[in-house]
Amino acid sequence: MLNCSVPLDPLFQALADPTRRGMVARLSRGPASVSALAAPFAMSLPAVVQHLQVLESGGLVRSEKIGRVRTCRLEPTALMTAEDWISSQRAGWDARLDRLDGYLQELQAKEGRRDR
Amino acid sequence: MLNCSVPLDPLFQALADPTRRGMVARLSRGPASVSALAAPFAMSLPAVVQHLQVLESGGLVRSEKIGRVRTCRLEPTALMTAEDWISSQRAGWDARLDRLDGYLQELQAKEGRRDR
DNA sequence: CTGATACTTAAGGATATGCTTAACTGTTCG
DNA sequence: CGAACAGTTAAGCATATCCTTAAGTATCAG
Repeated sequence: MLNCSVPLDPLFQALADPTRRGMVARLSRGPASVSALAAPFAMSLPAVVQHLQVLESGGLVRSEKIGRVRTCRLEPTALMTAEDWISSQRAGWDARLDRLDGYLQELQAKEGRRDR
Repeated sequence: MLNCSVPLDPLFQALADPTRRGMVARLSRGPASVSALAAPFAMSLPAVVQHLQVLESGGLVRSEKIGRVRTCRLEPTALMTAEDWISSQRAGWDARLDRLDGYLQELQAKEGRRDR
């Protein structure tokens, strides 16, 4: 397995808040300024900027200031890192199910032979 | 979009800790008792149980006590809920990239005609 | 230059999180 | 019964999180 470029702790931490997930959803449809990101939320601007910092430290968002406006954009590789971890867990679970399934079929085969 | 049966906040919150992700990884290879889950970690048992409660409130783990031993197992639907949210965000991003790609190709086509 | 815009910084407060130790309950085994 | 085992409950503490208000700074428009 490849070592994660983005640590998972701050990544999942960043996703564990509805405001921040809302910002991710907004940014998945294209870049936005800080005030554009803030608009949908009934919250002070500093609070929004703090959420943004959490998103950046989770590697989910990158931002760049030009003139007086900071433009934020999604970093999809971070999203993929999270997705990969989850699907690798599910993969282990699926493999276990397959083995269980194989075992049950084996049992049933013996059962069938005995019944004959 | 279907309404999530498991709320995302406590789900991602549960995943935002290395101990808890370790427990999920362990449980993805089959059920385990509380003390079996605790074994790999240099931490008191109550701390492990508290992590377990966070995992249960995130819907990731279900547990059942028989005699004096509590057996914990993974709830893979929760993992899928998280995976689905992430991939739907990525889907939006991909769509946006496709539109951008189309636009760039259109530009290049005009460029080609002008160069001729 | 002046005022409006777009953030930014700093300080503080309420609540949540992650851990600890100590004491307790219920279960199994010799 | 009595001791070991598996887990639970309660209290407390340090730090982190999420928000606020107040007061900055830097940029652009007229």
